[in-house]
Amino acid sequence: MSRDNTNKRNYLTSQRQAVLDVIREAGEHLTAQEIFDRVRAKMPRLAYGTVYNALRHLKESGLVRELKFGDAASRYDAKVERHDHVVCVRCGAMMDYEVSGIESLVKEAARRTKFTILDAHVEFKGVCPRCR
Amino acid sequence: MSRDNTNKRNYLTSQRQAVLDVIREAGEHLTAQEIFDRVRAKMPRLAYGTVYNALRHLKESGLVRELKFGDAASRYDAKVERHDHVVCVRCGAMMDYEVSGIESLVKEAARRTKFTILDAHVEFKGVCPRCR
DNA sequence: AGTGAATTTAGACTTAGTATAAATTTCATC
DNA sequence: GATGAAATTTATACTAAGTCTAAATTCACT
Repeated sequence: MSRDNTNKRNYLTSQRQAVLDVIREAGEHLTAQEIFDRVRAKMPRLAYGTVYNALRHLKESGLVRELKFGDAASRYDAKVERHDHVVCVRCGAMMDYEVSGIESLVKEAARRTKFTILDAHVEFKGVCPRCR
Repeated sequence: MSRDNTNKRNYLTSQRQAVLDVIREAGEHLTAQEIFDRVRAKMPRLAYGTVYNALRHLKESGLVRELKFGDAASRYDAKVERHDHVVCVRCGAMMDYEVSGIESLVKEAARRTKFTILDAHVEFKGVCPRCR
């Protein structure tokens, strides 16, 4: 019996597809370790490095977005449109959020700093209703 | 000859003071490693862990602020008031910045998410004038 | 079937940061 | 001044996230 002969060379290998599926199916933002564990449940030979390879590829293809927060490992998100986050400092819960009027903030920052602004991210820290 | 007998127990030991001095004198946001190197130049027996201990203490005392950015190690800032940052994706240069009207963004986030918002940080990514 | 390019695998390695036990320092009291 | 408790520093071992590399595998194409 030959190995699952899904496509290579088209750059969306079975491993990368599996990583993408896991991220899309997750209701939360997973870490690389969590992704590794879940994909590995279906592909026991999966190497740890392959997950990072897949994540880099998927990021470059614009299929996932990497979220970097305070203390912990990067998390990965299938929602690729620009958006912001609210994080609970007690329990760590994280909520997607979108500030209104980001465009004017970006324009003002560009004008005042002379940078070409490519992206903006707002992170609110606070206490969620359940922890309060 | 006894060792430099600066104060302990008042919680601002000579090591912590040295760490704070280095952060205040730096024109940039230093990593723990950079702080360690600079303080160690004056205190050769300084232990790596002591820098982290000092940084934690100084954070808790509100004397320094920890900045966590994308890829790299935490950086430490003697400017403790809330402020934002603009980062160059090419050379890594980082500029302090302050968005206008953060208060209304915070209020809106509190209203819409039901979180008690304690802090907000805006990070712009872009290309600095020199890299462009 | 054979070749070349990209990918996966397995595992070593790097870096940032934490944990711990022993030694040191200080404060407070005698 | 000597003593003892509490906190800190030192030195070092350890953990966790992520990168690197060499060999094996897979695939596209002839």
